[in-house]
Amino acid sequence: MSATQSLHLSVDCVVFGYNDSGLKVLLINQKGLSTSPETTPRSQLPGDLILMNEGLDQAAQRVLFELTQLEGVYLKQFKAFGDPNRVKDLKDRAWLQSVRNLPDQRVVTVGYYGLVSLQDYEPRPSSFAGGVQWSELNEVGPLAFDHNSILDEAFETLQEQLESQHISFELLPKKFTLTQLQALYEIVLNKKLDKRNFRKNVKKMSHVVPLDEKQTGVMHKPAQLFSYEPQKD
Amino acid sequence: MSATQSLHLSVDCVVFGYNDSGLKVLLINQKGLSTSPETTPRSQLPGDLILMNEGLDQAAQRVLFELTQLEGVYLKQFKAFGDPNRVKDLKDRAWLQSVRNLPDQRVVTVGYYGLVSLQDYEPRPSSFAGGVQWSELNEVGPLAFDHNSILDEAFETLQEQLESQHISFELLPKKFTLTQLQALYEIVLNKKLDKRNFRKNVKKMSHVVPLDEKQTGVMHKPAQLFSYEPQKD
DNA sequence: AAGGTAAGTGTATGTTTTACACATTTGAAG
DNA sequence: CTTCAAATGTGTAAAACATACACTTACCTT
Repeated sequence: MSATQSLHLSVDCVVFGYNDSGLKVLLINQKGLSTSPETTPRSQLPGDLILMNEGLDQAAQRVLFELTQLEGVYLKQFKAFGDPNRVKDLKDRAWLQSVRNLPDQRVVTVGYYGLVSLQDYEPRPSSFAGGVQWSELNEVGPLAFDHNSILDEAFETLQEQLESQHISFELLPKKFTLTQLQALYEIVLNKKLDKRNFRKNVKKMSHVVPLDEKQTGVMHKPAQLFSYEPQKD
Repeated sequence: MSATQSLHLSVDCVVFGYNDSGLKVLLINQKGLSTSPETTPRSQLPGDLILMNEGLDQAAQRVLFELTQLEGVYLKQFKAFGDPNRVKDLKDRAWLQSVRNLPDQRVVTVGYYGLVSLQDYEPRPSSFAGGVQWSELNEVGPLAFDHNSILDEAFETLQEQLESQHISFELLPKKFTLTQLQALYEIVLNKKLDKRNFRKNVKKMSHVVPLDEKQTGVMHKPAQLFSYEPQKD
């Protein structure tokens, strides 16, 4: 009845990192590739085949850790990408041959987007595997495979979900100011917001709670610090 | 480095059908299965392995057509399901053995939800393959595999997307009344809506246009008919 | 002609969103 | 110790939007 199916399944992680200097995305360089004339090594999203005994969410966490040392990151599945030719570009052949037993095999991938606060993670960049870089979102060049589309769709998903899900806090340090929160919204949603109205809205969010603590070491009125408290009810 | 990956990929379609008597979901009976004592044949969502040369959306359309004769249905990917044990329930073994070369193979599936107007499709139910049934949403019994979860998540997705995406019209006949539209909203969102306020909102939707036509054959004031016109701008 | 049935319509009230400007608190510099 | 620079923090009025609510109209049947 049906021809035998033979394909690979991977996960790819679009990890967004945020700090006061903007929104970045985590890319890895195709390593173990000598830069030969024919080979155009392009950066790519951290991703790899899933193992036979692990679930998808689990695979995403593992792959991200193995490739970038990032652990315990908020990761959420957003879409599967299954174009039959998504790994057939000649430019990607050399790298595939260097890492896969079956480099010609079709690969369907499940996309995850991830969120981290660069203030909480970047202090120890030494722990990153070689060839890992945070790239400014609007300076991302051509990536391997269909990773540019995957990145674009991940960012659209982030924009859509920023307000409805409680995810902004994943991009901020544990203690943050309302100005930081607002700047994050402005960058992700790509529009200016009114300070007073923004603060009125935040005051309605019972999961954003003021701490007994203020900013220090700033040469202006120090801001109140807030933290995110997941709802217990 | 990595053990050889060997798994199957399928698509499963959660097709919602709507008419004035309510919201239904399309199920197929596991056919070719003699009802033996050990075997508890359960209904399932229409789904099957994808072919080697087709994309995911394409596979969903094909599989749905092959199993149910439904064609050109609005189908949208909503989530991949990859629990390593999702096809390991003993109750599902007999059926898997009857249809798969490798019945023990792990299967990851990509879920699609679909929308059809039963008024436009049901008039020719004879065209359906045997064992296909529209089941009342809240009368769905235990399904094969993890299909109950897939169904639940599909319905949640439908609820979330009904208002933001222009999809309600996929569930209605091409010409519909505002009362029909409202009833659909009430059933999907599971709450009563105010008629006058609902109509005020619809008037703001430029993609819902009144036709020069009214209901006929009803024993009351005939309702204005409307149709959905996708935005061209 | 009368009765049954669902369609169609407006207004007043409460809530939410928007637009907008100045006083406050700190550290640094003279 | 006064002054300056820099970013924080706060309220109000107007507009837009959401909600609650009841009667008349048009068609079919008997």
